[in-house]
Amino acid sequence: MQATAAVEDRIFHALSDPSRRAIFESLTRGEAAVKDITARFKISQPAVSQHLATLRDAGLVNGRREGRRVFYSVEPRGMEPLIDWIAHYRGFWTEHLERLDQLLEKLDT
Amino acid sequence: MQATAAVEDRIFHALSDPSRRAIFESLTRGEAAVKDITARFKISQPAVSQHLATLRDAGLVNGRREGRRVFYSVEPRGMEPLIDWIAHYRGFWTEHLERLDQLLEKLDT
DNA sequence: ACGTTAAATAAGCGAGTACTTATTGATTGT
DNA sequence: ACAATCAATAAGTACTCGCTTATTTAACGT
Repeated sequence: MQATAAVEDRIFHALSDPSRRAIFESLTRGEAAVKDITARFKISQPAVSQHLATLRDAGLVNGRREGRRVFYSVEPRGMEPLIDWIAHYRGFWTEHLERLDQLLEKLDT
Repeated sequence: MQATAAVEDRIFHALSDPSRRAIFESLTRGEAAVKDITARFKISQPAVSQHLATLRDAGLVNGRREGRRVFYSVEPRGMEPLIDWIAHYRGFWTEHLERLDQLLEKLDT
């Protein structure tokens, strides 16, 4: 129905694959080159590159070229649309206040 | 590699489809029977039932039979694993404090 | 009991996904 | 220039997904 997929579509889809989510999670521990990321998992280098491309298209990571290596890192603003989406239903959640409090505790300090 | 998919897998996957997310969003406005949900969208009743099954398997909605109708509603605790997953990388987000504050504002009042 | 309505299930189809191996592109060191 | 290293792209394949129509199961009203 729409030519371009919504941002939420890409984010949810990107994070729905275990390998891809594992790659993303490993990047939260610090930026890394494709070579190093590949070494951490049992999939081939092209597979890693493809996952990184998907994550990048979803706005979750950035690529920075340094010589022949490309370092990928988490884009801090990347998950904003996801948080926004959850927050958009704050109306619903506030109707279940007892739950909301618990949820907020987890994101709060 | 694992026989049973992780909860996060199912949640992210369930929400990655626009139709399915639309169905879920419509349920945040209140419980509804399959028939009524079907009327809201341009897809067939079996398609709706299949989406609901996916959402239910992800723990996002509940089905309650009443006569020959089945009413579906949002499971308030359903998104907890998703919040947990985000919170799990609070360590990363707190290293980007300027961002975290903004994110929290959206979930806060 | 009968026909009707509501929902789930079955089967099948086209499109998309996640991988692989092979190749190409880009940068480096000698 | 040349060989080596790192990453992206190409092409192919098995599997999954989201939809459809057809059928089945369940509960109703008369």
